Amino acid sequence: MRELREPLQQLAECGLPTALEAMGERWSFMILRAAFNGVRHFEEFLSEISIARNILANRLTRLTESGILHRTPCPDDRRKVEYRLTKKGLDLLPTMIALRQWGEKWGTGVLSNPVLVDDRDRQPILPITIRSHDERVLGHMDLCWMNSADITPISADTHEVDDRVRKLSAI
Amino acid sequence: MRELREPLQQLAECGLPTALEAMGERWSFMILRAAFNGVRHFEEFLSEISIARNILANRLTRLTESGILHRTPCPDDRRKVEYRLTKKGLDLLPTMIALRQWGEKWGTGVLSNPVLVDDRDRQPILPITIRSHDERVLGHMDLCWMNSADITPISADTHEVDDRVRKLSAI
DNA sequence: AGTATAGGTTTCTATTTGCAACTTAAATTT
DNA sequence: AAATTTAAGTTGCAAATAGAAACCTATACT
Repeated sequence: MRELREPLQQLAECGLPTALEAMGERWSFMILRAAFNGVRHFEEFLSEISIARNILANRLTRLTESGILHRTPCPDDRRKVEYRLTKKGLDLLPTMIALRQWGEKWGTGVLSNPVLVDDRDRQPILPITIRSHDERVLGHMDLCWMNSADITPISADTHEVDDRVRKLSAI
Repeated sequence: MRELREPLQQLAECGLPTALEAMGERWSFMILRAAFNGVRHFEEFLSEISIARNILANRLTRLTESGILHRTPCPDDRRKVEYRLTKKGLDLLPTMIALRQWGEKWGTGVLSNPVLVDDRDRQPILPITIRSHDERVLGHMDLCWMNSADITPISADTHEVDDRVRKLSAI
């Protein structure tokens, strides 16, 4: 079997530890899911997730500190506070959906309802996949590590793919 | 702003809690990353990750129990044990890469080297994205929830996309 | 036979989780 | 205006989990 082996000394220097520092604690992903579902207030999170008050307070503070949520006192009701996803937080959606799809695929209960669909044509989204620059779906044996200095750049405007990506990161 | 609001009673019934039960503990993703990098033995994990022995033993047991790793005693050296990713474990690669890309994008140190490339043409992979059935890249405001009973099926063989997906899940 | 290695387990301490009660400020009801 | 309710926390304390260090057992090497 082909090996996807990353240079080992540099194992520590990838984005994963950074990501886990922000999202690796218990409940973080559940809070994120609630936030994606439009949950905005403390008591709302509390009734949605079976989490203890103090833990929720702690997590919301941490998520706010790491720039995933933004905390604003409500102008209309000054007891209330609004927690909203930032751009950084919204950018976790592919990760969350990938994790969720994995859970649905491999979990015990196979029922997945309701289902996430494209609003435009009402068809379910595809499973999240890894794609080559020209959009082919890649498996783990199609991947390898390369020094970024050694990569031959492809001019961007000959590939409409790059436009899509650019568009995406501008959401 | 458009709302992506999932029916709230059913919030608990998605794949996320299942996924988090298997992968939500501290170190699980780091162990997974090491496994994807070809790490197979206890002492190898130990020197690769800064984790305590007892915790590593515990996590390897848990990951084995949840079917993400497979534990085999080595035939050649009977002191050794091999931990290998199962199909279920390998299937976490998109999630891990999505998480990692997020960490790279939003983390402090911007240097991402080495870089994951497609082995075939040596070009970096694309950012992980959410795609519609016809492969358009979707943002979070393009999504909504639907009852799976209400979805009009599209016949699979008119869409070569489905072939790609089928191929992928057969890895 | 003696030493080293692999993969654990045990013991003990420190940190984190979680429950329940309390607090404080603002809004709502009476 | 006073009493009650709501929102968003905090505090105190018990239980569970993480982590460091020493110990253990079977196999392999010299």
